Amino acid sequence: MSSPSARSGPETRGRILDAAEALFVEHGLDATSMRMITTEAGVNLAAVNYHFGSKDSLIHEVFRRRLGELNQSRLAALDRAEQRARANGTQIKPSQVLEAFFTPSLEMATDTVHGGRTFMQLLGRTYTEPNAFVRKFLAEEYAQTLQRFLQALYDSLPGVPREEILWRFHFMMGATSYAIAGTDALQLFAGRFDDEDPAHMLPRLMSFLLGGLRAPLPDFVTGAESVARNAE
Amino acid sequence: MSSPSARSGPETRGRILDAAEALFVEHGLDATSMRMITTEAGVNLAAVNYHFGSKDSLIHEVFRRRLGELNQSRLAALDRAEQRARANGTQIKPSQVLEAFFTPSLEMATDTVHGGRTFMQLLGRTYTEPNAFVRKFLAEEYAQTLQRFLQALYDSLPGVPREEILWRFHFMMGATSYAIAGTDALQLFAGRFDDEDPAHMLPRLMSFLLGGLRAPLPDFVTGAESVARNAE
DNA sequence: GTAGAATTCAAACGAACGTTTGAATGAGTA
DNA sequence: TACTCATTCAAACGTTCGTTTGAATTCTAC
Repeated sequence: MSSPSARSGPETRGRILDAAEALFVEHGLDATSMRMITTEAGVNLAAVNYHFGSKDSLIHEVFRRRLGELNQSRLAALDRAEQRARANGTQIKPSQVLEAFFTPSLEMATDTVHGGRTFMQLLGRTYTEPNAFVRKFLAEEYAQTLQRFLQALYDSLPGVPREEILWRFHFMMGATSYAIAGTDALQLFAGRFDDEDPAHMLPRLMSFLLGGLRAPLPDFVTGAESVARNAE
Repeated sequence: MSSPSARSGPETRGRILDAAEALFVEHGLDATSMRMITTEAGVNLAAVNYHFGSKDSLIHEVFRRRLGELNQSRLAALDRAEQRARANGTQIKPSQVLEAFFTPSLEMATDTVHGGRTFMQLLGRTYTEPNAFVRKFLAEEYAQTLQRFLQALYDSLPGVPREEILWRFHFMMGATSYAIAGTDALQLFAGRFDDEDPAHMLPRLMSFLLGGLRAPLPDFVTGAESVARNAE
């Protein structure tokens, strides 16, 4: 579509952000030029530097405006789960921690109206972004949230070595990023899926992730004896 | 290190490939310029175009030389596993299929001597590469291998819908790419891991992947009844 | 040792990049 | 109407990009 009509207005900033978001997904950060962005947004070339200062600052803002919202949803969900557990006098379950973390991602990825899906695809791709500047502010943006969730996972799996929980959380983020970045990430699976309904991805992914978390620890950790069966 | 001495010789091609591989991992494909590559390799700027024709062709060759070898290892491992099963008159197990696919990746990722580790990090990052040209030849390079392995997985899990197997294989590739691309992919986990011994990653990852594959199917698939417990 | 092919080299090419400039435009206030 | 301030605009800036050129050099074979 892309309607480069609509003579400006004060929504120039937002139009630039939306256009940049979409183009970043399609071509990557580097391969998306200022001219592509301003043409798609229907604004003057100089508008980006006027409103954001630089291309790097624009990139930062594209991520910031959505990531703040996403991580707040995650933390709120974790708060609710912990409160519920405390009210019942029970320990929070690993599955509840994972759901609090990954459900908001998938919900945002399902939202095709407000551009959430576009952004989550972008975010999924950006987890492996080599650009040092991008990696830095993404790490900062995630730091507190990740800290909270790892602690919650540790608490919910008292018998399992933290090192192993960390590794599995790492694997889970990989599976999720990949799943969200698109079934056609590599075109390897293009055309093979019959059911790409995003609403079905959440239960599919959660089931897979929980299975991975519950799996017996490798032999060299346990001394050939499985002890990590206390997950739910 | 990087020794830009050694007055050329016929190994100019190889030096360029190695330098490009390392720089692609560090900065990404776009952000790595011809001048960076030729400087690192200690060759003249024009050497890339002379030996490879263009930057795109160089990129293609960087992937081709290692990917062929990797997929041949995978197929050979699958052949051996199927032969063994046929000799015993048994069906091949899902775990054996997965091991045949993912073990060669991890082995290559562990090889720090011949640059295998560098390449696998690059490959992990490239699964989400937006560059259409790169995606195209990677898909071609993978097509046959993926076909064989998916069929083997289908055969080893006769009771499970193919759609679900496909999704889980997708998730598994995500977890693996992410794991290999580096524990510091996002610097999110930087400094948190005590044990980054690559030799320990394989059992950790295989355990996680098998757990995910074995997990009960989501309710909307089974009608709230689990049927996917036949994995090993 | 000399012809001829293969390779390396310094220099330059046009194109595209992110950014800056200074004038034109518009709305809000006195 | 005149002034102000924010925004938009066309044009140009200097830099870096991938690639090409043609001469210099090295290697190979007779």
